[in-house]
Amino acid sequence: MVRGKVQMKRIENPVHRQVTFCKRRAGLLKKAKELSVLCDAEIGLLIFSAHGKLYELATKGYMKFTRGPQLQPEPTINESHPQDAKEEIDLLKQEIGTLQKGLSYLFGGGIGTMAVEELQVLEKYLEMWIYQIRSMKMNNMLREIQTLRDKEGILKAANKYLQDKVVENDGITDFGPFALDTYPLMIQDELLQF
Amino acid sequence: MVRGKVQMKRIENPVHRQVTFCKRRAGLLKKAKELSVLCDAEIGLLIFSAHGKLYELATKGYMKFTRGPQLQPEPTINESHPQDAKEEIDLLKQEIGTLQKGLSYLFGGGIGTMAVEELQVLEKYLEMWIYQIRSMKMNNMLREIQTLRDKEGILKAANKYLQDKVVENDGITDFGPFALDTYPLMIQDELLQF
DNA sequence: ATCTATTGATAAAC
DNA sequence: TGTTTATCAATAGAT
Repeated sequence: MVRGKVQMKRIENPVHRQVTFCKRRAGLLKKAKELSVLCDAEIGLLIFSAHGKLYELATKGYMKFTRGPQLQPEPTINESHPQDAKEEIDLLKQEIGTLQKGLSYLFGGGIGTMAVEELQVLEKYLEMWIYQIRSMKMNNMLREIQTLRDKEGILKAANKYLQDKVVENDGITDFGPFALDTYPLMIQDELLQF
Repeated sequence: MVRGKVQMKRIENPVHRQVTFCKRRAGLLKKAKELSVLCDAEIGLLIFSAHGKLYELATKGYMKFTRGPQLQPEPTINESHPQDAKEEIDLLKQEIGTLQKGLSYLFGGGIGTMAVEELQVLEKYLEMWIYQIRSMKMNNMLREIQTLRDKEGILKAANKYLQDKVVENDGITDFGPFALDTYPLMIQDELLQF
């Protein structure tokens, strides 16, 4: 980008490539951090060098493995009562961040210094952890979907009833071609099939 | 950065914040892509907006570990049917099974004989794979929720309109205590607050 | 979404 | 790597 526009293809010179990698990696991580701060976004960024080394950024909310796993008791389904979708989404965001960070650490950073026994323990925790988070999320989202479907059913029934009522009161038994002009908000079934 | 240095803290004005988010998100994704191309790096980038929407970049290759579901330009809304949730669950269970199998192998058997480089590769595969599954599921479910909410809004509006219409036609301007018996399917707002 | 004045990022050289 | 510098790129603010 400087002193003769940079071509957007792999830099062939290995030295140049390495130098550019360092600089741009730093720049990218910086910009990611800025975005998260300025705009209140959650960001997970993983960069693997060509040689397989991992550089990462994960904004807040992740599990510290430090010395062995400490699986904090996840809220049970009963305890987690998402009041609304926003809360639900925040919760999911946090969970995703946590999972992402934990995995990165687990497989990336810590693996070299962990004994097989520790890894066995981690495996167990990880499976449990994924299962819990996943099923909690599934349950919550399925519940919300079901709730919305219930609402839909009730509203549809009410709508039909009221349509009939209007027709009856008007003494009209058949909607002509201009019925929609007369009752613009009356819902036709086709509209609900999206 | 421009016209009066930007402070590195959360932008309070929601409009400015949103605009900045869009611009910087695009910039960040672009730079991530550039880094991967120029320097032959593998990158996974996940951005969650404050509202929970996911934007992501994952550089080639790692998406197709085994038969993993390719992260695709989404199924359209029409394709998200009630029974898809069940299908989703089955798919998810299947993925979990595969993941567990993979982890078991990774930690249980092969780890002693695997080079660090091999572990790095496995790490990459696994992370990309999990991201992919998760974001696909999130997108599908969030989309269904949004669709149902849209339906709800339309039905509510229609319902209100029709209620008014019935009242008008009946010459009733006020619902007495027995109104619900007369119009049992007329929806009261309270019922919609669950 | 489009337009610029600025700041920010960075390639090349050391 | 770290620093410098000449340029190009990103983007805040306005429209």
